[in-house]
Order: sequence, then C-alpha cells, then structure tokens
Amino acid sequence: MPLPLQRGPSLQQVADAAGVHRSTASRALNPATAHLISPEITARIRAASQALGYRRDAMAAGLRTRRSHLVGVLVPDIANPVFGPILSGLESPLKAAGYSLLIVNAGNDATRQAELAEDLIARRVDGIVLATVQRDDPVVTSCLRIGLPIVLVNRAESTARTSSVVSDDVAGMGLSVRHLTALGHCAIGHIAGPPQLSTGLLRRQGFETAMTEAGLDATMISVATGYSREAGLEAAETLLSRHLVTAIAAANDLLALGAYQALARRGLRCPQDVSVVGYNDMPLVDMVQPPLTTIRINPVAMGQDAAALLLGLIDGNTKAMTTRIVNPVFVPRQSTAPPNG
Amino acid sequence: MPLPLQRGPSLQQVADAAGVHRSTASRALNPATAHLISPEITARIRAASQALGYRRDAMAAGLRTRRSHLVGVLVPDIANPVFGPILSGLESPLKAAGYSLLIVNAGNDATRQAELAEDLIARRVDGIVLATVQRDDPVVTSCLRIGLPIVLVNRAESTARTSSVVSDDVAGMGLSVRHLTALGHCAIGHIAGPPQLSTGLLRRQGFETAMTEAGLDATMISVATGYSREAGLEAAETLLSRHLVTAIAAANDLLALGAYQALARRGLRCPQDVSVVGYNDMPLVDMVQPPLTTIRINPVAMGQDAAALLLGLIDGNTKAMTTRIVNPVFVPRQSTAPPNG
DNA sequence: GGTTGTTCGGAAATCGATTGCATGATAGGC
DNA sequence: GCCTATCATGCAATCGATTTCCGAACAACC
Repeated sequence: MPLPLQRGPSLQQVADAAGVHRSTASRALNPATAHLISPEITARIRAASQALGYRRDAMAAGLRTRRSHLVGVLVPDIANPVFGPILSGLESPLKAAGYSLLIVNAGNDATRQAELAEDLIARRVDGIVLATVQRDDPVVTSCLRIGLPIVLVNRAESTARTSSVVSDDVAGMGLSVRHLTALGHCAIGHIAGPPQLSTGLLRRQGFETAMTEAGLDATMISVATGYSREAGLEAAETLLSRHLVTAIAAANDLLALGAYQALARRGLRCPQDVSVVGYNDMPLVDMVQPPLTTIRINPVAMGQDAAALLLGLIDGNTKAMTTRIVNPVFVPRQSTAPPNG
Repeated sequence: MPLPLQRGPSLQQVADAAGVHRSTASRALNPATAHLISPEITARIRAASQALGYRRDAMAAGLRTRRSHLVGVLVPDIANPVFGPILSGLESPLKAAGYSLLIVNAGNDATRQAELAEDLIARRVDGIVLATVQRDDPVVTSCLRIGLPIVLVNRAESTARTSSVVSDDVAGMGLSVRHLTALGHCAIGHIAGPPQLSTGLLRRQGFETAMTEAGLDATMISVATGYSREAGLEAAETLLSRHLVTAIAAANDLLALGAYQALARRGLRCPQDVSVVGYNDMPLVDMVQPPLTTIRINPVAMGQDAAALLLGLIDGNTKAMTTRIVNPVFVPRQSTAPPNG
C-alpha cells in the first residue's frame, strides 16, 4: 500500500511561483551559485521558497551531484556506553558540515559487518567511520578499493593503511603499570581483552613492555573472551587460581569490575589485599565500591578528531593517511593501595 | 573539489551485459516483480549482476518510489546510556525490514529539534521516532501536518495524538513507594525530574498518588533541574535541609546517586539512616555502594515496540493511534531497609 | 486461417534537482 | 552604427532506477 504522504513543493513549483525557470531557482537557492543571479530575482525566488515552505529534496540533489551528505558509522554495539560519547563527538562537526549519520549496529561478526558496509555503500554514503575494525578488516579493504573515504576510530588495524584515531593503548597501560610499581607492587597480573581487537592486543603489549622495563614478571596474564563483567570474572578467577598477585591491571573497566567480583568470592579485599586498575573511565566507575582507579580515554575528542579527518578526506584536502593519537590520562581513585596495606 | 569516487555499475550496464533492456533487469532483480520475467532471462540477469558486482542505488530508487527506507531518530543525547538500549531495540526490527536509522543528537532545545526534524524531512525519511519529545511538542505538530509516520518513545506528550511507547511511570513510582511503605517508612521524600518531561511529571504524580493512597504526606518533594548526579545532589540537599525523611524515592538513578552524595556529606548512612530508591536500573548501579534498589524499565523492548509500531504506520496497516505501555519491574538491592535500621 | 487471449519484454515518461551550453539583452568601444 | 564583451537567464541533458503503456510473439480454439 502506498502511503498517502503529502510531499512538499518541488523546485519547479517554486520557480513557477517566482516566474522563473527552475534552473534559475536552483542557482539562486544554492549559496555557491547565487552570485550568478541578480539580487532582485534572487529575492523573489527566496520569497516564493519561503511562502511555499520549500525544502530541497536531498535524495534528488544527491542523485545528480553524486553526494549524499551521508556518513556511515559502524559500531559493534550502540548500547555499549563506550560508543555513545564517540558518536556524540563525531556528530557535531559532521552535522555542522551538512552531513547526517547513518549509524549501524554491526555486532562482532565480520561477515555481517561486511554486509552492512555494502548496504551503506549502496546508499552512496560519502564516507565511513569504523569503530568495529578487527586487526585486519575486510570492510577496510573493500572501501579502499572503491576509493571511499574511511576513518577508523578507537580500534585500529595491525597495518596502518587508513587514517585513524586511537588512544595510545600501549602508553595508557604503561601508566597503569607504573602507578602500581610506584606503589611497591611486584606481583602484577593482567586481564587482557580479546586479542583480535587492537585494544586487547596493544594494552597487553603495553603491560608486557612496562613490566619488563620494571624488571618484573610479565607472564601473569589471563585473556578474557570479551569486554564484559562476566568475562572479567572468569578471567580473574583463572588468574587468581594460577598466580599469587597483589595487583591486577585490567584492559577495561568492565573486566576490572568482574575482577572485583572474583576477589569478593575469594574473600579478598580491594585494595587492601589486591589492587585493581581499570581502563576507559566509564560513567559511574567512580561510584562503585571501591571507586575504581582507571585510565581515562577521551572518546568525545576521538570522535571529533575522526570527524575532522573524514571531512578532510571527503573534500580531497587530506590525501595522505593520518593517524591521530589521543593521549590517555591516569585517574587515581581508591581501588589501589600499597601491597600488604 | 570533486572526489574521485569510482561508482559501481548501473542497472543499465547490467542490462547491457545480460543483453536485455534495463526495465527488464529492474523487474528481474525486484522480488515483487520477478514473476513477470521468465526464469531463464532472470537467471541471466542475476548472473550479470553478480559478475559486475551490481548494487542498486538506494537514492535513485528512492527518488522514483518516493520511499527512502530511512527512519529518522531524534534523541536528546546519544552519550546518555539510557538511549543506547532504546536505539539498539529500534534497530533490529527496522533493519530487518530494510530500513536504516538516521540518528540525530538533538539536545534539549525545541528550536534546534525542530530544525533537525526539518532536515530529516528534507531527506525524505519514511518515518520518525522521537525520544526527545516535550509534553507538547512542535515537532510532532509538523510531522502530523504532513502525514509523516511518527512514534514517540520513552517520553510522551500531555495529550495523546500519536502512537507512542512508554514505560508506565505512574505505576513504576507506585512500586517504589509501596516498597518503602511496606518496609515501614512514613517520611518519604521525592526527588523529581524536570516537569517539562513526561517522565518527570508522571513519576511525580505516581509518587503523590501512591503516598496519598497510603495516607502519607506527599508534599516532601524537591525538583531537580535535569537528570544528572549534580542536579540530584542539589535537589537532595534542598530536600534534606527542609524535611526530615527516612527514605527518598528518586525519579532517576542518577538523581539517586546524587542523593547518595548528599547523604554522605551530611554523615548519613544509606540504608541505615535513609533508604534510597532509583529509577531506570542503569548499567552498573548494582555495583555502587550500596547497590541501588531501583525500578527497571526495559528500554530494548521499548525500542522494539516502537519499531513495530512505526513499521505498521509506514505500511499503512496501523492507521489508528496506539499507545503501548511497558511495565516496569521492581529490583530490590541494598539501598533500602526498614527505618531506624 | 482468423480471432482472441496470454505472456514477455521493450520504449519512454517520471521522480527532483544540477549544470554545461546557448541565447538574449545590454553596455561599451571604435 | 556596428561589433564584441559581458552578464543574466533559459534550455535541455543528466544522475539511476521504476513503472505504465504497448507491441510482438505465441498458443489455443472454433
């Protein structure tokens, strides 16, 4: 059944009302070409446009200009609080430049992601932001092949073949480890994220590097199957059953909270018996008990940077590949203390 | 500068490759009209389409069919964890029906919201989901005027003139109050949300109704200026300075957490001195200290229901206005206890 | 064999805006 | 007074797919 949606007036109708040709109306209404039309006529067309409540049809315009002014965004899970701020950061600069966001919940399955990316391409998006990227992602390959501007955010590939905005995961985990060693900890364990994600891998590398530099044992690592409390609980259980640690550096706040639960189960107190450091500084982790010491990334800034990069790419200014790195900062709270405290 | 984006093949090229007219190719590729074309020809066209990697141009198709298969979503703040799950719930049914989401961060300013809605209309969205709605919203009026399908979610207007999906806020606050009275509380205060939002108003009404029914004083109310911890802290300070309460029913989890801070400042313990009940059951409120007793709404289900309603509206099946109410459930944790406990 | 009916596929108009090119008018120069 | 330069505007093609209308081909029937 066709919906009885009444459409607004077309450019033709505005032109008729103003007594000019539609091409003239088009030029008058487009800031870039308005100088071609005399002021009086422009005023008349403007008036007619206002009077009729004309709104230019973005689809029709896009068909002709081959520009949809749409940007596709692939996120693994919109409901995950990490991505909200990134989206928020992306939105304002893009909106200001006349772009709208086509946000897609892409999950973690590479095949599904590829399909959804195809959908976006069929919609003729002018660019794509990927927050889902695996360490070597087929979606990136297909975008690169057709020359579609693309920017990665939050996660990066193993080889740098696109512009991207990431947090310095290695350095961030270094902050975490050095804080613990400064407190006097020697037996420090790591709960790692999924190794197919750059954050999982890089934070683990950051842990190993920092521990080695400190001359400590860097092998007490337990890998979680995902970024969730359940996975963190499980990984922490494994870690605690195998090693005697006085501190845990987790790859993610949720993993750290899972570790809280594992400690509680074993009757261990945090931070008196075991210190815990998270990663991300999610909302509310300052209110948990004990308030979580963590590493803050700046997701809004990352979104904004990614938007700026993408706009450059779309306009063809920034041809070169650029990697922008946002520095994480250390946020001390009460989940860490000297050992045997 | 024009971007050198190489487009995929057009339908014409597929038709040429298959040796048929482009109209034939169009019919063969469209499931609804494929029966008009003989199986052999269809197969040939399919093959050519595959070989060339043809993807139909959604913009061009939309121009002709007057259907963009785009749904606009206005949310006040994507970064707010409440909206993630709603978006997530919206997405799957709509995606399954071939729709993509145009999500817009609309803030709380009605003028800006109206502008953004205009943008969406110019993009010829097939429907709009409003999560921003004020109690009497101009955006609703303009959508209604042009006959654009619209569904409200989470917040509703004061008069029911559109389909909407809401949580039963009055009943939910009733759960909160009855839990407290059952524990023996008599001096119960309320931290209300902004009265221009339906959630703020209705939860307050729910509080007043339930208190009156219980024969208790329903006037110990402090109104917060927004849904944030800061606003909750402020409102709780006011409440505590004016009244002697043994329990607080807050209109929102963040307000409840603000109340935690206010209690701490005054040296009052929760729940021993003052019980606190939140609303929403946001992620992580089970990990704060004490774990927050709250009312769970089901935002994913609300999103899904809203999507179903909108699809009905778009297809013209559901002409009637429908209000769907999702029942909130009570979630007991450790922030409530009998008075003088 | 002529007529009717059916099926399949082509021709062309259409959606609404943009833009290269053409045309008409006006001004200016000799 | 004629020729050219300049400027404002109109004309028409175009983007890529959909869909209404038609014609051709073929079968069946009397």
